Amino acid sequence: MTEPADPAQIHGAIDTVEGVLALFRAGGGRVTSSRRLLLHALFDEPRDRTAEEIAAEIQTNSPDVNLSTIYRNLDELERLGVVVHSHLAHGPATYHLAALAHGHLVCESCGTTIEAPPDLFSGLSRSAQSRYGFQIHPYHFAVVGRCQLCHKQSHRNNIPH
Amino acid sequence: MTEPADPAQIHGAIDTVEGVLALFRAGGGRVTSSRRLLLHALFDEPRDRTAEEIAAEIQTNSPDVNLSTIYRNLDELERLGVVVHSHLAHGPATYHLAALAHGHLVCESCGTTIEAPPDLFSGLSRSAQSRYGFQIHPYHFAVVGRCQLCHKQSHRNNIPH
DNA sequence: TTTCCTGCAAATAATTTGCAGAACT
DNA sequence: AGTTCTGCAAATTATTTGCAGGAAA
Repeated sequence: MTEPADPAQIHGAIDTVEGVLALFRAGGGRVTSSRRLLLHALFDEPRDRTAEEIAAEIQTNSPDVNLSTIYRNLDELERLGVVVHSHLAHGPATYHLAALAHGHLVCESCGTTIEAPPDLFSGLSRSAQSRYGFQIHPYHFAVVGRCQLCHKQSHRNNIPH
Repeated sequence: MTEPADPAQIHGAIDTVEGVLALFRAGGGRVTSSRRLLLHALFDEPRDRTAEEIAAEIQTNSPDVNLSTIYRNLDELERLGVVVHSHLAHGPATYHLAALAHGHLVCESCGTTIEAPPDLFSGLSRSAQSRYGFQIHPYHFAVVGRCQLCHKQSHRNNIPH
């Protein structure tokens, strides 16, 4: 289970728990209860969560599932194209289903996160492509800045930048 | 030395070692040899470097300057508006003079970093502003993606995304 | 001579890894 | 039976912090 896999070529849908489990099996992997639990957690609550938050939820019912198992399986799911993770400002990464990928605008003053639809990045995407041949993945790292409220406040108090 | 400072209001230029040292003094801080050494390192070699790289350079001549002092003074310089730091893909943050701030496109396959001029982000900047009132700082986190070469290779080998 | 700054060691946070046993197929 | 997975503890990486002594003003 370490070769890159192309989901499109392997029988098994990426949008249901059983479909993803089939993907694991198809790649020589095994269907285990921690994998099933993790997938249920991801599909049941599709918002961005840290590995720790996902682990905590699973552990309320299944306390023996270890955080390192969560990390290992999230990595595996990312390789399979089922989940993606994002780095918001400082602090831990957040994970969510790849189908729900979106950009993030994070205020560096108050920490508020705005979830941005993919089209917000289409201009940047085109410029990076045409100028550098670079294909951006606007979901992986947050775009940091100041939200409206904090921007106004910093002006009022003469705080630079 | 913990209140926010507005460089525009304090006498002392931000673009020379002595000017910045004057800024420290003006804020009630002290001019120390580690601060002078750090500023020389930053002005002499204005490319992006990690705290560790900067420390290593300083330590070739002054082995007693500690890494934690470098971190503390880089933070202080950032508060003064003299340096900024960026998070490239994974790994440590890099620091450079604020006057030379620029965006980064980092290839997640090969790690290559493209330094992007501010105008690459002007479209995104406008959209984020008009849609959300959000003022982006495109320098703090890298924009991740695939460079031209890796993008082609991944297509050739059918590696997803 | 008082406050600030520094070196050193230890703490922290997030994640990764080694290993021996347990669980899939 | 033979791999693959898992739990647990320990390692790692990047950075921060506490503290007591040393240096600037």
